[in-house]
Amino acid sequence: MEMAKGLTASLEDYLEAIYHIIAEKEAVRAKDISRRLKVSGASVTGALRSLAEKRLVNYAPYDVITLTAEGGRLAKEVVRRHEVLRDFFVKVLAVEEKAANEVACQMEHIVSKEILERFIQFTEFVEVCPRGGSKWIAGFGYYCDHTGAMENCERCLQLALEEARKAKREGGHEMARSAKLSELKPGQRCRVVKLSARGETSKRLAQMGVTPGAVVEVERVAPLGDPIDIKVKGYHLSLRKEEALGVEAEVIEP
Amino acid sequence: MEMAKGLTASLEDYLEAIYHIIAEKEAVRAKDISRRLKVSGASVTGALRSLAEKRLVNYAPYDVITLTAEGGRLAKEVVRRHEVLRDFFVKVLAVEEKAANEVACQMEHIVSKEILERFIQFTEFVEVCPRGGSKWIAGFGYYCDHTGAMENCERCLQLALEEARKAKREGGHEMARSAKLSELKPGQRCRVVKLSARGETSKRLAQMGVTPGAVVEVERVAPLGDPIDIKVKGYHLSLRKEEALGVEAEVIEP
DNA sequence: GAAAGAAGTTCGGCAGGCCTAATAATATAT
DNA sequence: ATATATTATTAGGCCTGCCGAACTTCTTTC
Repeated sequence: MEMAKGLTASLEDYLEAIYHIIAEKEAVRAKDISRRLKVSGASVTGALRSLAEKRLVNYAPYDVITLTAEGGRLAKEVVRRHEVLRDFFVKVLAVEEKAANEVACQMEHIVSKEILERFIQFTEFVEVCPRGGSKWIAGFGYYCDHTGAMENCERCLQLALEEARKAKREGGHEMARSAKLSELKPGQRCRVVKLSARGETSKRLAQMGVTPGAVVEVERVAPLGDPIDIKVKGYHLSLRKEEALGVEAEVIEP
Repeated sequence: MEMAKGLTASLEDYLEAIYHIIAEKEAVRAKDISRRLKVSGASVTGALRSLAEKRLVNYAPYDVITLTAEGGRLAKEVVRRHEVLRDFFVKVLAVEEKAANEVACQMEHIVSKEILERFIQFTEFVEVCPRGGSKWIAGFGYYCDHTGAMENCERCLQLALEEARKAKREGGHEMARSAKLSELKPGQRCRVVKLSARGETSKRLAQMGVTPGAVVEVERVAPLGDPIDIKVKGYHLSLRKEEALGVEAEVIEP
């Protein structure tokens, strides 16, 4: 009667917790999980057995706990959902981190692939669209704090207007400055314009979501610029420099 | 051990279903509930007993089912949460109705008061802010369909810019035309400017959320303009004409 | 007004998830 | 090396929420 897909919300939480503990310390002990999820040790044992049965964790009584390949994949997916939702709440709805995490932790079990996609696109759109952008979000924050304060909308519009004009002056159309992905700095965001890599690499990039039009955020760049950590569509990826070289992008100014 | 507040997600669903069935037909039979929620009759009986114990429904075996005052209040609150979330998904994230309802039905049990508030404010803000508005949302729809299509952003901005200028020309500042709430037509939205009603009425209005700054949508106006159905902060209200007369508002153009 | 049919109820069962208390294994200290 | 503390595991229970099957109570229909 084992259904192949479809973990329960609770098991997803355990998987997620294990993933995070692994990221923080070497070994995962049941105690860590029970502390993190605020459940008794007995419950952890039970969940672990369930997960082991589904071949998502390597588990033997009194032994260290690790994720199987499949388990790691699933855990990463859950974490991704969590982060996408949390980002939406924090960046778009201006909810404080703690509350955002709480609600994301519940929602991560119920949003469908399609709707998650929408959240990603929307958060992206709001941050990237010239009519949106960080100033607009700040406006929303203001709107929330001062019930329905729209008085300074005039000023806000004026600013957006001036910015748009300026952008126009600088180049005829609002073309952002173009660059290789490998030249960007942490924190910068860009839109992929073209993949100029060869077959194998470009295929791998495309599979990961790095396609023309996609918004990419650079998270970390190692000292010599070799592994470059980026975030695309909620996925954290690590690119080799030669891969990043093959990605033409245009910088999105904040 | 009875905890006064905090219904389970499942019981909220039953309450919601009963509320909707009451709105549709005269009597509520267990059968209707089981059909609507896709559960067996036995489950309905169980839930009904639970709800009766909590004094939320009037229930006696083989008898008709009704909501108590408290039950009605709670049911309305659940429905409100559902509608607020569904509206957000439909109006802002451009999710199709069916999928929006499904996710709203899950989320309604997990979003906190504060975050629900945010969803309301955000949906409002997006629809009302001169930098947002329906055209901007349409832009998001376009963005979703054509992965990351920002090419026509220039045109979009141009339009917003012109509109802003036009608004400026017509009156020095972007003051919308002012009116009494009672003069609006169904579908129109407005922002409350001032309550000029006397003590008792204004107090009731304020309690319901009709306060300066609030966005009000007119839903229905009865033939002689007497009960006027409006929506404020997700609440459906019915106002007497004399109450609506005491509300000064400025129309928000779509 | 009796019989058929529909609707509602009770009963026992099952799965998920959590708990406490008791027990077993491992790690640490003397 | 034994005693102690920590950590895991088992065992047994509780609660929610669902189900099917059997039984009861309406409601209709003839």
